[in-house]
Order: sequence, then C-alpha cells, then structure tokens
Amino acid sequence: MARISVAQRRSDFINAAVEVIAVHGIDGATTRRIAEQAQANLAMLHYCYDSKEDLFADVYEFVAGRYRDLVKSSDPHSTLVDTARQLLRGVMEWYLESPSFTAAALELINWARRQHGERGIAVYDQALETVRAALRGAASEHPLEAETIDQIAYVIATLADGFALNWLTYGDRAAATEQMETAVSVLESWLAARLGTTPVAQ
Amino acid sequence: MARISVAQRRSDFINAAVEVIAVHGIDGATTRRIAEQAQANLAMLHYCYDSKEDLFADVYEFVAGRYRDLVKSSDPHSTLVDTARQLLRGVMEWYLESPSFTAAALELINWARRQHGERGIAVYDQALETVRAALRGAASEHPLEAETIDQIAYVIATLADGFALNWLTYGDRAAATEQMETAVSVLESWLAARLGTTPVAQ
DNA sequence: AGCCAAGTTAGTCAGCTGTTCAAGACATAT
DNA sequence: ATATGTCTTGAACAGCTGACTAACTTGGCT
Repeated sequence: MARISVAQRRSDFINAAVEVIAVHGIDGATTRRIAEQAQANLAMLHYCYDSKEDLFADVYEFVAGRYRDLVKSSDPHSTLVDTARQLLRGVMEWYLESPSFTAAALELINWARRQHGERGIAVYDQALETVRAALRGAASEHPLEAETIDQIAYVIATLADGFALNWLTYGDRAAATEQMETAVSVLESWLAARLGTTPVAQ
Repeated sequence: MARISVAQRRSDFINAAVEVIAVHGIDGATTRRIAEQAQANLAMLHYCYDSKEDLFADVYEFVAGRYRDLVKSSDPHSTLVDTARQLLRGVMEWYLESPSFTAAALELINWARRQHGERGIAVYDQALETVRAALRGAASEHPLEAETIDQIAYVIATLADGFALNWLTYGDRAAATEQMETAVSVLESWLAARLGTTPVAQ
C-alpha cells in the first residue's frame, strides 16, 4: 500500500475531477465518482478537502491557470498577425491534445451561465482578457484601437470555441486536425482584410 | 379551469422542457420543474407522455426541426457566397431572438457527447447536413468539390457556435449584435480568399 | 343521463447525495 | 518499544429528490 502525500492526493483529485466532469458533467461529478477516478477512498477526499466545494474551487483555478499558461507559452511574436495565429493554434492544439480538459472547460462555462455565478464566467473572461493582453503586447509598436483588439480576441475565441465543440462532438481527430488548419486560414484571411495588409501567399 | 387538448398540452410540455433545460441543464430538467413551467400538474405530464424519455424524444425532434426550418427559410440566393452569408446570419439572428432555444440546443449537444448517445449528435449532424445541402443547391451551376462544401459548412457552424457560446455567456445583446457583423465579415473574407484565389484542386 | 377525456391529490419507493466516524496501518523519531 | 503524526479505510448516516402511479373528481359533449 503506497502512501501518498496530501499535496499529491489533492492534485490527483483535481485531475480526477476534470476527467469526471468531462464524462458526466458538473452535476454528475459526485464525490464518489471523483474518488473512484482518483483511485482513492471516498473518505480520503474529505481528508484532503473540507468539502466538495473546496475541491471545485481548486478545479476552477486549475482550469483558469491552464489557459493563462497556454497564452503565456505562446511567446511574443514579431507581428500581430503572427501572435494571433499562434494564440489560436496554441489553444486548438491543446484542445486536440487534451479532450478531457476541453470538455471540462466547456462544461464549466455552460454551468456558469446557468448558475449566473461569477466563478465560471471568470474562467471565460480571464482567458479572453489574457488573449487581449497578448495582442496588445504584440501591437505595442503600432497601437491599435481597443475595439480592434476586442474584435480580434473575439474572433480567436469564436474559432477556438467552435473548433472545440465540433471536435468533442464527433471525436474525429483526423477531421479536427484539418479543421484546425481551416480555422487558422479563416483567421488569416479576416486579419488581412481587417488590417488592410496583403496576406501572405499560401 | 380551462381544459386543454392533449396535443396542445404536449406542445406546452415541449416548450416548457426547452425553457427548463436552458435554465437548469439536462440533468436539472426534472419532471416537476417541467410541469411547473408548463403550468400543469405533474401527473398531467405522465398523462400526456408515458415517460420522461418519451417527452425528451419530442424535444429532440423539435430542436432538430427548428434548425431544418431555419435553413429552409433562408431562401435560395443567387450566389454561393450570398447563400452562405444568409445561412450564418439566419442562425445567429435566431440565436439572438431565442436565447432559451440556443441554450437548450447547446445543452443537448453537450449531453449527447457525454452519453455517447446518437440522438443528440444527430441534432448537430442533421443541422450540418442541411447546411451542406443548401450550399450544394446554391452551387449547383458550378459544382464544388465535396471537400469545399464541407469546409464552408464547417466554418459557418464554427462561427455560429462560437457566437452562441459568447452571447449566452455574457448575455450582452448589444455586444452580440456587433459580433454578429464581425462573424459575417469573417466568413466573407475567408470565402473570398478560399473561392477567389484557389483553383479547383488545392 | 351516460360517457370519456382532462385534471388532481397524495402519495410510493428506490436510489443517490455529501459527509462523518471510529478504527486500523504505516513511517519516523524518541 | 513506544509514541506520534500522517495516511487509509469500510461502513454508516440522514436527508433529499427522482420518476412514476392509483384512485379520485371535474368538465363537456351527445
């Protein structure tokens, strides 16, 4: 019987919760299912967390942090267009890599809308704001209007969300990979038209 | 006490179910809540439907039918680009008009993915196929490759889905109205690039 | 009047929920 | 060896909510 530290167990529970939420939804994410997924005893969950709500608070933070890391890891690129493309591609590649995370994030957003709670909206909002910040950084030499930044962030989010929905619904990795390229080309065409620069020949 | 025909009651229950699903999610759509929303007695629901599942079957059909009507009502337009634009705009305008329907549809798709049931995926799939059919019709004089049709349908769906997610999350009608225009312009830019500069084969 | 569709009341009963507790097992320090 | 603090567990608790139903009353048509 391997003894595991509380810290490690907490982390296990968070990952297990993401997995369970992805499969059973927020309402279906019961303490029993999460414990089973984490290969831990049910009582263990309440040994590590005072309540289910405490665990979920950590789950929200985990998801939000993942988005932050994602945007940060797409280093500053030379041009605004490069940055935008890299942001969109980065998110979609991460979605492709981790369907469970994607599903859980979608589930959280949907749940947030229903509950009118600020928490889940915060996940969506923080992610969007981080994207805006990255775009502002890339355009710092030729500052753009706030409205333009908002629009670009919105288009990136829209294409990423739409991609996620389709990929999760069909679960077809090959199709999703092609759709990723389509989404990128959509962003590029629009940016070229919107910003008035000639597009790079494909 | 006004007596209402079973047929009318069934219709009431379907509409009530859509409303309840939008607010409480699929799991939260209990018979009690649906009956209350329909201003009917709980036992009445089981008088009109043998089971909750039977009611939900009608709800799926209702949602799928709504999408069919939506695509059909966007009359055939002269050009492919016109048709595509009209399809996207039609869906988004309907989303804007009926948030409950939008939320319920999203909820259904999410639920379908979790349950691996064919039913909910069918909603998404049927909608996409109807879009493809409309596009094929518009391009009948200069037939396009199936792959191109698929791509256009995918982009329309992606933009519509992303729009829906954002609009429901923030609930900001003014912002959503502007984002609708942005989405249309994104589609237009991409179509121009995709159809204008691309030969028959890529 | 007779008849049936529409509507109601007041449940049944099963299943699952978050949470707790007392007790045991392990590793380390004294 | 004994004590200590950390992990681990099976079994329960108490309560709620779910879908569904039997038996009854009411309304309206012929």
